Parts: sequence; structure tokens; C-alpha cells
Amino acid sequence: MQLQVDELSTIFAALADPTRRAMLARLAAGEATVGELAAPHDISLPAVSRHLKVLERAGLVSKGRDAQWRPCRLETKPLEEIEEWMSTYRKFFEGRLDALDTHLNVIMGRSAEKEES
Amino acid sequence: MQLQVDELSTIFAALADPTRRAMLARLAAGEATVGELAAPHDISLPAVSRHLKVLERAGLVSKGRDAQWRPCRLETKPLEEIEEWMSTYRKFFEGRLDALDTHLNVIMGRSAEKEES
DNA sequence: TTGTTAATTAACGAATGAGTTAACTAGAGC
DNA sequence: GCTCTAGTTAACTCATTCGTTAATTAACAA
Repeated sequence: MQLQVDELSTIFAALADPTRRAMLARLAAGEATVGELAAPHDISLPAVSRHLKVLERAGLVSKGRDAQWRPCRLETKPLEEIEEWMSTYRKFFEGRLDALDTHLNVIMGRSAEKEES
Repeated sequence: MQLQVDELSTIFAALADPTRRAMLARLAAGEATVGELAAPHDISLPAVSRHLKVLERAGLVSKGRDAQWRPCRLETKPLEEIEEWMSTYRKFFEGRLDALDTHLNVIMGRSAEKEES
């Protein structure tokens, strides 16, 4: 049994690596196999494989299977959690973000009653 | 000379620790000295001191001086950088965020021409 | 069956991160 | 000067992370 680290820590830690962020950026353009994700990077395939596992553990990536390939997809729920975490601080860096905050609340499903035209 | 790690990595890494995020949350309520920041946590003062250094290096906290105290303040520029990084992905988790995106662009000063009523 | 491709697992080393206690710096107050 | 308080630096663990190469699994192709 591993000591369970809270979700946000896992997510932030996963994002704290430029190679992993590059992989997410690639996946934002569409699904990609492990090999395709590895191609632009100057590291071994096992290293890429473990980067992907970190992203999976954080919930940022999911893997499918197609014969011997593992098509990877971007998953955004963790990013929404970051948005939610950020909402505490957003007022500090922009005062006129009330509209934004409302929007995010709607999006997060935390208060769906404030919908506007 | 240290090998310079990119800013976003430093910021995300700083946020990947629950103690440090708790300190930021405390600072969101106003300035606090190192001792005040340490109080709620069950770790030694040197540990807190180094957590603060990590936050400072990430630009999330700045320290002043008042006699032998070091009042710490929340700095939000790094959080804005995260917002900017997130903007690439925001469209994935919410389609109707055009208004939000516009807002953020305005806020980031990247395209101030789309301001609307 | 044999070989090839895609990806993961194993085993290891180097660097980093987070914690500790002990020692130090620096300002305040007497 | 001496002492107390606030905070940092030093020296040391221990665990994790990130990279490597070698071995393994699994699916296809001949």
C-alpha cells in the first residue's frame, strides 16, 4: 500500500515537467500513440512510457488499445480541478472577473442557477 | 550556475505540495510572518522556511522585512501564467467559454481589442 | 514458427525533495 | 554586554523522480 497523495498534488506534480506538458499539448491536437508522443523527444521509449503513467495517474491522459498500439487521449477533468483551485485566487489578479467567476461556477456545476443570456 | 528550469515547471512544482498550497491559502487572507505561516503545520520551522523559499523562487510569494519579522505576501503573476497556459485547454472542457476566453485574453493583455459591454 | 513492431517492466544510478536537529545571524529590550 | 525572539543555513536522512539499458509481453505478418 502506498501513501495516498491528494489529487491536486498529483496533478500539479504531473504538470511540473516540460516533457509531459509537451505531450499534453500534442494530445490537445488529437489522439496519439505512445510512439508518436515519444517521437519529438530525445529520451528513450521507457522514459516516455513512465511519463505517460504519471499523466495517467493524474487523470490527465487515458489509454485505449488498438492491436499493439495504445492510443492516448487527453482528459480534462484534472484541469477543471485546477480551475476550481484557481478560483480562490482569481480575484487577486483581476478585479473585473466577476463574470468569469460566474461562468466558472456554472461550468463546474457548483451553482447552475446564475446562468445569463 | 544552476541549470535553469523553465518557469512553468517551477511554478507547478511549487504548487505540487499541500503544505505550500495551504500557505498560499493563508496568504490569500493577508500578509503573514514566517512563524504565522508555520503555526498550523506540524513541521519544523526550517522546513517551513524552505517551503517559503520554493514559493519565492516560483514568484508566488515575496518577503518584506519588519525588524526581525519577514512579512510574506502573495504574488499572483505566476498564477496568471498558469491561467495563460490553461487557455489552450479550456476549450476542451467547456464549449461555451468563448466569453471567458475573451475575458482572459483581455486580462492577459494579449488581445485587448475584443472588449465587450 | 519465426520475426517484427509497439509498448511495458526490471534493475540500476544520479539528482532532487522534504524532513529532521543543531548551529548561526540579526534585531529588540534590558 | 546579555538574552530572547524570528528566521535562515548547515549537515545529514530517507524517499521519490528521471534517466538509462536489457529483458519481457503482446499483437501482427510472413
